[in-house]
Parts: sequence; structure tokens; C-alpha cells
Amino acid sequence: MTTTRTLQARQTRQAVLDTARRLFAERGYDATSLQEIADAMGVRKANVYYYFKTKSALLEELLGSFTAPLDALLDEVSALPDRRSRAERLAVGYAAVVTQAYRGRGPLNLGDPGLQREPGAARIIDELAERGLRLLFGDAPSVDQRAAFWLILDLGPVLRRFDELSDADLRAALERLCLRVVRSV
Amino acid sequence: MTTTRTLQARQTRQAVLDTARRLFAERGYDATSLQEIADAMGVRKANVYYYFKTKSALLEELLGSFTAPLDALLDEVSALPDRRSRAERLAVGYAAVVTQAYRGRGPLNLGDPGLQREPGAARIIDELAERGLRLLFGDAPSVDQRAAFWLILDLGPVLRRFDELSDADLRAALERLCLRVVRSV
DNA sequence: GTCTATATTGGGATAGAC
DNA sequence: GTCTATCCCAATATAGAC
Repeated sequence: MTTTRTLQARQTRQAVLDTARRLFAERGYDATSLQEIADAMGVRKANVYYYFKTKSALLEELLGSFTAPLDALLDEVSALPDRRSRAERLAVGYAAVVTQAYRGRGPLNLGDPGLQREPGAARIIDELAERGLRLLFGDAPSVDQRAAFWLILDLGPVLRRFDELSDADLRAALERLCLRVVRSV
Repeated sequence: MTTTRTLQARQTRQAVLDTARRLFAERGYDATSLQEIADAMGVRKANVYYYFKTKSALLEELLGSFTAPLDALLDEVSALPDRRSRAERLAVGYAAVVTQAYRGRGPLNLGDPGLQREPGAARIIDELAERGLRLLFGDAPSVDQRAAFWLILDLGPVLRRFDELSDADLRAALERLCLRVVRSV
């Protein structure tokens, strides 16, 4: 049975994740303290630690919820036959995931130096990226192809500049941007 | 006259700047302590404070040495007549400056959340960017043009992936990348 | 100009009551 | 499950000797 307490637990845990994602995006991972997360939620810091043993554990779970839809997208794309349709589907799907993540709770900035320094997070990002890179450009991507790919992997700096756009307009703009960058190489 | 002491001062001050730039690039601004900078230079922390009153003062001077060549580039470009030649000159110049900064002492990652949070640094970056944006695309840039511009403003994530390229190859790759992105809109 | 020593604050993390 | 209280440490920054 689902007790009141386990329900409460689910809610609080999710609130931690949502708040952390927003604050990590706004201020960066390193500059966001668990104290600030707790304050923004209206709970005590120790309560946050009840759900996540360390700050990096919180980050990794957060990152997982961001990369899971991307992994699913790569699964789907790997079934497509030719490179062109793969690029198309990837751009559309990527724009959707990024927009959703950003507009829902703030983006997870994959280029955040704080993430690169957490070994677990860096590994997750690298593996996802390598898979996408090979799916798009084959096993021996050229320098230009790799450069294009790494350029669009982190859309955080772009997203931050388009607060005035509707979700649909933002997603469409990102689709066009990604498609143009990967198609030109 | 130039005494031994003022000479020493110039050297130490420059060493602080070089070391800080390298560490900020490698680990991020927030994650780099003045203690680490001092250790890497082989001096005491208080000595670093002798040259820069605060950590953010150090950042701003560093940022200035990065944006100065870019400002000069914008001056030069603003004298060109048509948009196409401007884009060409900007891409070439931008690639050169970024490569030089990166290979010389490590890049200054303009997308570092730590920089965005320092009001002085954020202002410098925004002013430079706005000027470049208008120079490239006129006074009313489209959504796609703005997206393309903000995308290439921070090449840090791309640079980090090309340690094996020679300076010349890296610069050439960045030129092609920038040109393709801004030309396609 | 560089050092030693220290003040002070804030962060991550844990113990134990309720 | 949430709280109060606390530990420990690292970071920014300053004072004053050499």
C-alpha cells in the first residue's frame, strides 16, 4: 500500500530534483549550495541529505533524467537506414528534449565545468556524446564533423538568450539550428 | 629607472594572470581557489592578494586581456562595407584570437557560469557580444541569426576536444566552423 | 615584494531528537 | 520524514613581520 509518508517522500524527493536542476542551471553547479536548494524549497538542509547522500549523487541522478530520453532517442535513430534521415530525426528529437528540459525546470548545462569535473557525470556525458557522434557521422568522423557535433552538444548559452520565445518557437529554432550545423559538414 | 623590484613585480603579476587563466580554463572559475593558483606558481597565497585585491578583480583583468583583441577586431570589421566580407573577416579573426588564447595559456570559457554570475564580467561579455551581433547581422537580427551567433560565442567545449591538432589546423577548423554557422542564416 | 599567521564565513556532511 | 545542532574543512581576505 502507499502510505502518506511514502507519498510525501516522493514529493519531496522530486522537489529537490526540480529545485536543484533550476538552480544548477541559473547559477552553475559549483556555485549552488545545498543550503540554497533547501531554502528555495522551504525545508532544512539535513532533509535534502536524507534523500541524496552527497551533492554529486544528486547531480548524477539529475543528469540521468536528462540523458535517459536522449539515450532512447539514439536507440530510435540507430534503426534508421541513412545518415540524412538520422540527422533529421536527431535534430528534431534533440531540440524537443532540450526545450522540454529547459522550459520545465531549467536546462542542465552540459558545458558546466562543475559537471566536467565530476568523474561520474563526465563519463555519462562522454559516452552519450560518443554514441551520438558515431551515429551521425560513422566511425571515423572528420575534424569538421566532430567540431560541429561538440558545438551543438551544449545549447545552454543559446537557450538562456531566448526567454521571450514560446516553447514551440524555441523548439523550432533549435531544430533549424541543429540541422543547419550538422548538415553543412 | 627600472629597479629589480618592479621587474620582479611585473613578472609575478603576469605569472598570476597566466596561471589563473590556465586553471580557470581547466577546472572552471568557481572551482579554482587562489590557494591553488598560488601553489601552482610556487608562491604564498597572500602574495597573490598583493597583486589582486579580490578574486573577481583578477577575473576581470583576465577577461579584459581576452576581449581587447576582439574589440580591436570589431573596430577593424566595422570599416568593411558589406555583410559577407564582415562575416569572413570576423570568422578568421575570431578563430585566430581564440586559438591563440587557448594554446597560449588555456581558453577563457565565456560560457562558464562563474563568469555569468560576476556582474562586471557578464557586462563586458554582453557588450562585446551585442556589438558583434549587430555588426554581423544589422540592428534587427532574426531569431536564427541570434541563435547562430550565441552558439559560436563560446568555443570552449569544442576547443577542449581537439588537443591533438596543431595550432594551424585548429585555427583553420574553427574558421570553417564559424563561417559555416553564420553563413547559413 | 613575499612571507607567516589568523580572522571569518560558508560549504559539505553527520548525529540524534522528534 | 523532518528537524536542530554540530563537526570539519576549505575558501576569501587581512594584519603585520621581514
